[in-house]
Amino acid sequence: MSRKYDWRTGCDVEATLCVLGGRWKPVLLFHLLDGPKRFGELCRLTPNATQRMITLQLRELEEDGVIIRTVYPEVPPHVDYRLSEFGQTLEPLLLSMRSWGEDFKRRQSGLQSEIPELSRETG
Amino acid sequence: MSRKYDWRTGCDVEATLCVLGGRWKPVLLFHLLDGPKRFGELCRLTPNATQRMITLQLRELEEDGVIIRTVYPEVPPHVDYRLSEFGQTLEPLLLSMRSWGEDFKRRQSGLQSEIPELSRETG
DNA sequence: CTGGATCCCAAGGGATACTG
DNA sequence: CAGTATCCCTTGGGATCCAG
Repeated sequence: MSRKYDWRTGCDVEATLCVLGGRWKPVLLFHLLDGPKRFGELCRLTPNATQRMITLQLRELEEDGVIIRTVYPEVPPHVDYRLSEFGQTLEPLLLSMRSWGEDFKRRQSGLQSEIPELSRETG
Repeated sequence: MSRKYDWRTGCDVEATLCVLGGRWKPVLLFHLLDGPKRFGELCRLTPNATQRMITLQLRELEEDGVIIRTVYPEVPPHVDYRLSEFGQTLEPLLLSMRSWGEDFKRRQSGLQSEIPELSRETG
């Protein structure tokens, strides 16, 4: 459980943030929606996060029972992460986040071409 | 725009976190779903956050065009916050967060009564 | 009533190097 | 491959006081 939020006294949204309220948690969980992923895959899928942060966030998600970490006793090491049954209940929420993000990106791209001051930043 | 996430290079979920990725942002926005609220109301509705944090988060949401701050030139001061048209597109997502939080709270309460080690914490 | 200003500590989080 | 460990800077965020 994230120690930052109190699901007892807060509103329902705050309760959700107990679990989802980490820097990279929604992103990692989203990537796990389409099946188990290895550590390296998650790193490649989340290039803006450092390896260290990915590790830490995965640990917390595991503690909270949202994901399951499986170690295969092989050489070289093989570990994968998958959503627990509990974690899968987050799917509608995560898809909703993706959906809004899609629209948001379109909006931002639109704004960029409309506002010279912003698009000039790249030129 | 929150400087912590990069909506350009990140996945769609990460784009959403550009806007929603603040400590209290989802909670504040959720409370604004049922109409404009004054500063004091938001403070009372979000007792786990300090006045300072509420101010800061509201400022960022305003910068991002998600909410609109209206100052009524009265004495004593009267300010209210409401969702912009853009901000209202977050409604499904916020409702989804509330819904999941409800279930989560029920689950936690259930676990507490089932696991002596946890419920003993309050005794 | 609605904040702003300041102080200050804890936590977040990046870079890098190392390891079974 | 899948992490740990360490260093160190930045940000978050609480407490408190001040103000129009």
